[in-house]
Amino acid sequence: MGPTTRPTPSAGTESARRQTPSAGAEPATRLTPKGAATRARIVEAAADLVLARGVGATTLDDIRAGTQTSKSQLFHYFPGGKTDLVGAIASFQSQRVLDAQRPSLDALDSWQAWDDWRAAILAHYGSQAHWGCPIGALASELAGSDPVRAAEVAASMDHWRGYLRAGLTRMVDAGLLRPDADPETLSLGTFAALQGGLLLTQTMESIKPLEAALDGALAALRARRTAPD
Amino acid sequence: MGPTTRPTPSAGTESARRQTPSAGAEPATRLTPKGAATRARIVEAAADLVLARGVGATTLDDIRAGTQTSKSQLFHYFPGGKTDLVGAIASFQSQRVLDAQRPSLDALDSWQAWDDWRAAILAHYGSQAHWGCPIGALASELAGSDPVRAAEVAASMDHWRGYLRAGLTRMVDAGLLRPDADPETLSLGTFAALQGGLLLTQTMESIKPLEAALDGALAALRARRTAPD
DNA sequence: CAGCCAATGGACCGCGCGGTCCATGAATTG
DNA sequence: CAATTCATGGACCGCGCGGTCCATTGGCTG
Repeated sequence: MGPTTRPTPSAGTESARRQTPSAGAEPATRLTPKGAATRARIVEAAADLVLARGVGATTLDDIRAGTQTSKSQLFHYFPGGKTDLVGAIASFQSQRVLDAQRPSLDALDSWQAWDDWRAAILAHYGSQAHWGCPIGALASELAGSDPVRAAEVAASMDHWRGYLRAGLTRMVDAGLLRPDADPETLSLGTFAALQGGLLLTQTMESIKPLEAALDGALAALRARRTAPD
Repeated sequence: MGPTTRPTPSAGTESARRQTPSAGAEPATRLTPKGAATRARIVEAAADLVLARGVGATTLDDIRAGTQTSKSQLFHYFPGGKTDLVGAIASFQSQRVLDAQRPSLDALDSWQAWDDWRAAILAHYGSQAHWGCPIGALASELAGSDPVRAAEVAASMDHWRGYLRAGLTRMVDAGLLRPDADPETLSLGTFAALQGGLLLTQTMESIKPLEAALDGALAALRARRTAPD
């Protein structure tokens, strides 16, 4: 799963000079900074559209209109068509959702860190216009129609959950969690609560379910703590 | 949201006699037992297809092929077209998923009952061929495209969660949960964990996440118990 | 038997959408 | 100033899909 070249979009107007083709996995056509900016613009806008309406309900014309681009540009930057674009959107959202949890996501080795993480999640999802999980909904929809992309998204979710598991492992090592606590299982439960909270947040159009879900998940973790507080 | 006339499909071949139009809300055309059976067959098969592939990715031709019916029958029994059919599928699935949790769903007023409920959920979702929540995935997909149906599904989910809340209320009344435990919030958290577990169960193609999610949710509940066990 | 109407079959239609193509504009390079 | 190549615009196409229509069948009723 290549991480979708994503230069700072602000670089737009400066004089265009070819960038070295060094890193890219398979850059179908070489991109100038201007091109890269356009591509980034498309991905970002398309991601929002898909987030709001779902993959299947978002047409290429919607995206074209939403980004002030032409049909040919879509296929210029995403030769694989809609599938290709969806892949780019997926990794963009993965990155975005991870960034929103930083830096607490990297710690998660103390009870305070988990509380910070909870706050970061609530702050991020509470602030955006439309509810719903950018990744979970994608995964769910793609599962039944595009197994390849679905696997990519699933891998991305596993990567995400890996941070939780890593934190839990460190909690065990630090003696904050009982030695018999299994980070794998606990991370699954915690992550599931998060995803479920986001799902309900979308259907109920309220942040409440997410709060309740995270509180429940943290309570479940604390139930495995060593000291009685 | 009418509960989709659903007579035992086995009644198919017996001599057809008009059924009284007593109950129906707006039976576009009166149904003979044979017709009702056909309608039920369509809904059930369509529900499975939608569960496996999602609403958007399931075409009417798929359903036609999967039920050995003709296009005209689809519109005969569901005059509103695909939207209409999706509505019928939604209430069918709601009923089915509730039935699978009976009778424990109606109790949930003791710790034993919650354990039974957990077991019933795992048994049901562990047995079916394809993973994923019939209701949650629907709700998520419809949220961005068909607000009307989405609201129906959301209501159905709230109804479902109502059973959890009712049980929790009884737990508080019975002195099994601390008086300050809020059934509304706790039911949200529990339900979110369940939905998240189902979502992960779909993307990871394993029952493990659901187990972990339910265990976590129950641990969170027990953290609010009155007696130290 | 005659009449009626649900049940069924399946050809047909319009259009929205993903995808293709080519022409032109705008940079950069020698 | 060519020559090259990316960037962009937008007409165009084929088809899949939701939806319509009419013809036929078959079972019940009087």
